[in-house]
Amino acid sequence: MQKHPNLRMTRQRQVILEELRKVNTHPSADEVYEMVRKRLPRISLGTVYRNLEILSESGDIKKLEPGCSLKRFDGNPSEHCHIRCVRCDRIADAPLAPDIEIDVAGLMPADYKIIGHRLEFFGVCPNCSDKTNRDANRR
Amino acid sequence: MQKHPNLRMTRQRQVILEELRKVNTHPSADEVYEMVRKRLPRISLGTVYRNLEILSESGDIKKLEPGCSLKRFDGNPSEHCHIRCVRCDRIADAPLAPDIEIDVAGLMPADYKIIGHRLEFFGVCPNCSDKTNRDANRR
DNA sequence: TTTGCTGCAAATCCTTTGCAGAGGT
DNA sequence: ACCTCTGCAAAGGATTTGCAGCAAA
Repeated sequence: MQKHPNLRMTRQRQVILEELRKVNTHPSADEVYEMVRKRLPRISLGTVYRNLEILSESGDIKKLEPGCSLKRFDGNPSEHCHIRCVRCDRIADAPLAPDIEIDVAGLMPADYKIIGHRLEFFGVCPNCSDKTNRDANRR
Repeated sequence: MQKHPNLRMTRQRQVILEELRKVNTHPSADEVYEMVRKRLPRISLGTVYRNLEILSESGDIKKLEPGCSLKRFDGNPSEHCHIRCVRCDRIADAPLAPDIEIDVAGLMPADYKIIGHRLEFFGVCPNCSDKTNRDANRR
């Protein structure tokens, strides 16, 4: 019942996966494109998008769909939470995978099938905090 | 320190707010546009976008930024969770505002200022479930 | 050899923006 | 009268898609 029954491990797909596993920065499609381009200068952005989609459907990576802005991708497909910086929209791993095993089934709207939930934290990253401080001192 | 110090309650802004408060469907900007157009046929989509932005900044409505897809708007600005249908992307209210007063401060990455968190549920809405059942029976 | 994949470029979708005139306050 | 807001239309950014040739299996 897979969408892509006969996947091929092309050089492009391989490199995208490798580069994504190297970092913990949760890059956007465009950032992945820039990373991969250093090794495969002729790769196209369209190919990057297609492969990120395929790799996330196969479970090798995870597509993050943070509140707002653009999608980001995580080379670590295991279950964990994220923190999004409200200033720069970058994403960091949250060092906990809280088991909010909330017993919500009965509380949800009738006949709504609950599949899961997602807990996202937001805040200000160290980098953006610094910027604020610098700006404040300047006045 | 408001972004919009001298707001005016124009007819367009008024109607957008009224229509949004009538429903609990969390419409997208385009859906709001269709709703409002019945009363103000000459309103433009740009005006709808601008007012949704302004109204959410003033706290009269809430901008939802669900994982994936387009933004949606909630006429009820009080704190509550949502359920998103993974098939049609529509959003319903979750009848609980879980107080996950998780004591996470110490667990988060050092020097990351945590502002808050967001809990989103996802599942399949009644409407899409029905569709699946109908399709299954057809075979 | 088969057929999934690629690069390219155009298209699409959602949202934002510049502008000159209209309309709240 | 002031100055924010509007309608219009064009621009913008992110992502998807059609196509003809390429390359995994």
